[in-house]
Amino acid sequence: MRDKYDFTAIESKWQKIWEEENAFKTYDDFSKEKYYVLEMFPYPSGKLHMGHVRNYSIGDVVARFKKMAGYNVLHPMGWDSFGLPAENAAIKNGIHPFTWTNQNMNDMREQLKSLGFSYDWDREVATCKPDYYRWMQWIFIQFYKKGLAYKKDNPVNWCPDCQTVLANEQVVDGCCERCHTPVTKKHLSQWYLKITDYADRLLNDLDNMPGWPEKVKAMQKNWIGRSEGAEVTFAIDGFDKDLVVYTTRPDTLFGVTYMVMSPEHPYVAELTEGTEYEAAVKAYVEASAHKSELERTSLTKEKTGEFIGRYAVNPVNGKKVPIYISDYVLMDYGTGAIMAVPAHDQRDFEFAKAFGLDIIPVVDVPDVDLDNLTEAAAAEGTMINSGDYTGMNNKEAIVKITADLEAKGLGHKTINYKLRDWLISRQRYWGTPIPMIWCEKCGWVPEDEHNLPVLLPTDVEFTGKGESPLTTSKTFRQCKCPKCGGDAEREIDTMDTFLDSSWYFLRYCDAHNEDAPFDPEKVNYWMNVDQYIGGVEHAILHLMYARFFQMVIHDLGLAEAEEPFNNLLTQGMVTKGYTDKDGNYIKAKMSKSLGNVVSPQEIQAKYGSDTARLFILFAAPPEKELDWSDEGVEGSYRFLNRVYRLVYEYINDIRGDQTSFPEPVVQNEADKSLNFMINATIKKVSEDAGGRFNFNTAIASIMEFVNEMYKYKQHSEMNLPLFNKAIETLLVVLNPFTPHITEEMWSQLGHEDRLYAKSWPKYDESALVKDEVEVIVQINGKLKDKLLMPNNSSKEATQEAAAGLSKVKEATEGKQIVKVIVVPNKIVNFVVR
RNA sequence: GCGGACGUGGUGGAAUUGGCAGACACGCCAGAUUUAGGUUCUGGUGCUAACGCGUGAAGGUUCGAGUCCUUUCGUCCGCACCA
Repeated sequence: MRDKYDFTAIESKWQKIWEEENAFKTYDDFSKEKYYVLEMFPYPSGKLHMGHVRNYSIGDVVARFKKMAGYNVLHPMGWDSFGLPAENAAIKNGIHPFTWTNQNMNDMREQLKSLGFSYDWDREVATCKPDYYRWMQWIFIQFYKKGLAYKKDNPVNWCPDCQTVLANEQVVDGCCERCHTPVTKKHLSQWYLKITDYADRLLNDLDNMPGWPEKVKAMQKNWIGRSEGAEVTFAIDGFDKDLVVYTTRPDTLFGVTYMVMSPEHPYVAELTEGTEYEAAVKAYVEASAHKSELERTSLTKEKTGEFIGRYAVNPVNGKKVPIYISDYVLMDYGTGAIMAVPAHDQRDFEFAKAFGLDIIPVVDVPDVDLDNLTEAAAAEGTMINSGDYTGMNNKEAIVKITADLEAKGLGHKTINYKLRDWLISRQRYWGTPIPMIWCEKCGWVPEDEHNLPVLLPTDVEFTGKGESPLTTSKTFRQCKCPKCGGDAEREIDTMDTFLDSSWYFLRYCDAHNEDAPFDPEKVNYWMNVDQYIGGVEHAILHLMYARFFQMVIHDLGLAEAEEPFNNLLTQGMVTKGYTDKDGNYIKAKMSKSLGNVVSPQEIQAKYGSDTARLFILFAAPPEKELDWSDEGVEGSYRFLNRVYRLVYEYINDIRGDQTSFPEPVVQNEADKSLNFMINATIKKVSEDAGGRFNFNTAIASIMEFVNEMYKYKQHSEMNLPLFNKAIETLLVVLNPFTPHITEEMWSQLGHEDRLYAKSWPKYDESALVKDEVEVIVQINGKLKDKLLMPNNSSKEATQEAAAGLSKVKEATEGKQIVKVIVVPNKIVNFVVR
């Protein structure tokens, strides 16, 4: 054994041994209790960053700990390997996306192995490989057959830079989430998945998911955006069709002073055709169509609109009110038209002010001057100016008015969601081909399931412009209709890559199945994922799509589980402070543009993987932000050196050739306190690493243990069997965090077995019972003195001993003791006056 | 505006059930080792000269509050013209 901690040699040695020994291969042993720990698989960009290291270090500790604790652990890794960067690299450098992606997967796999993560690489999946996307296509066809996939001509979000459509979830602040170009609307025929059919289930399940962070659940609830209200029918004066609006406030119907339709509303052209208003309305409609999402939703924007020359008839009082169009009304929510109540809705209030329209209050809101409104009074109150409803509480009025409308056939209760169906077509090459065929005679027909996969063609050109690159293939598009056998054409769009990642956790359960996406028996054994770990940036997109897929797969009878992830841990960002141009110290996410990036490779080269893992787990609790600190890394490295030296000196200077020891016997006070530490550390690490996932405090307790062992080592009469036990315990409990160094020292101690295969130690409760305990003595709740008492002394004895303390006598002298609180083994509190 | 989280030393953070606030680490200070620097080891380190005071602020419940309740201020994150 070398006297210096040579992490480079140690780490490569053990990584090789683990590989040779198939240390982390997982078997489908249904008789054992399972534990499925999953980290979000990466996009193979080619390089790991600190965020990855943190994500996977957390997962690895959990996996190694649960394995030692006796579970059959599934801990897989794979690649979310379809996506734009590969295609962009192809356009730029002329490399085929697969070549580029494959190289990156190889590079990153090596980096993951160099960090000592305990993955079962035999279950690796890559979404870009035909053996995976074949089943992606199969699943898509099942969706189609169930009526959950459809093609529709719709205005869609279009990114002019990426030259592709985007799902609503991929539009951030009106811009493309990837390239930040303002998104425009375009009419295109596109494939959708009917996620809206599952809106209620996606929402309701959230209330029964205690293992998920509140924040993520709140974000999903918000996104689904359930709203209860009513549809109300207004007649349009001199027009044969009615104007239906959605409102959450039917109680304010008597306050309607005008109506607003979205510029895209289908009636607009018809209602204005041939009238003096036609030209102005047309101009407004065109102007809104050309505006980007960003311009239309800008907060600071003044309300704009046009009167269309028509009037609607209020169903509750027959009053005629003017109809406007304005882009503050969205076509794809509700009915695309609203009744405007400026007195009680802020947006309507602003519009009414801008256009000089009437403001009629119909709900008397407490503490609001209804005659001089400066903003809309949206709160609850008592109905006024509302015919028979006047005097009612407005919440009761909502129910009553809705019921009355329904009785007259002029309205009904309804529920609306913000959630839209999921647009999944992408005009790109590097994705799963949508396995659908267009036949002039039969319409859309799914590819015959026996012909899957529909392979991506290789004879394509990458220009980055216009339609999907698949159109440039000479062989891909032409095919036969699976139904009638006639000439037909394949769909040339590919799938959003978020589909690929919506079921990969199921494929891990049975990664090489060639007859099905997975064997339900295996899935039913391994699922649910017990612990899912990843970044909060996936709170909505990935985590909701995956839940949706799991529900559909359940409904298809392919799996028992309806929700995929029992527990979710969203790890915090890795930040690093930097000094800006004004000399301010700022913490920010590591990024190239800020120049505050620390690469895992440089840390591994300087300190080794064990130090990198230890620091990242020790510096902060996993869900909190972690600020990178070079001094902190030094500290972790120092600790591992301390451990190394402790064991080295033990082997060389203390233990000699002796390698087997009898069961230790505790002989004196020093032994007793070391034995206490051995057991207290096992207990603490078991609870913190196994249950709470507070790795920082688990590591802190191991550090205390090491400090204690150094102290013990200093005194001359060492109890060798006991010290040996302490050393061995240290290596076992430290192993999940820093697997290489501990494995090396374990074998240096002369052991033939491996720590990775060892059982987690049990602690001896009796060793944690002390003979004497420290009791806090307080006067009026303030600490005055401490008292050493035999363990489990009676209340009376404790109080008596406390009362005898000179500090207590002084403090109570001449005062009346009103009350004494005694909690045995803990505290005595004298209440004096 | 709506929703979520948080506020503790110079710093990262402990305090799991209402019971010694500041574990562990970083940094800093002193000493030992060393030719010296570094490494390593030992000790100290919330504030205060001290009585005491201290968990963003104010109030409350309690024998006792970082922890529970009320009010308030501040920070971070997500959503937002969704009728």
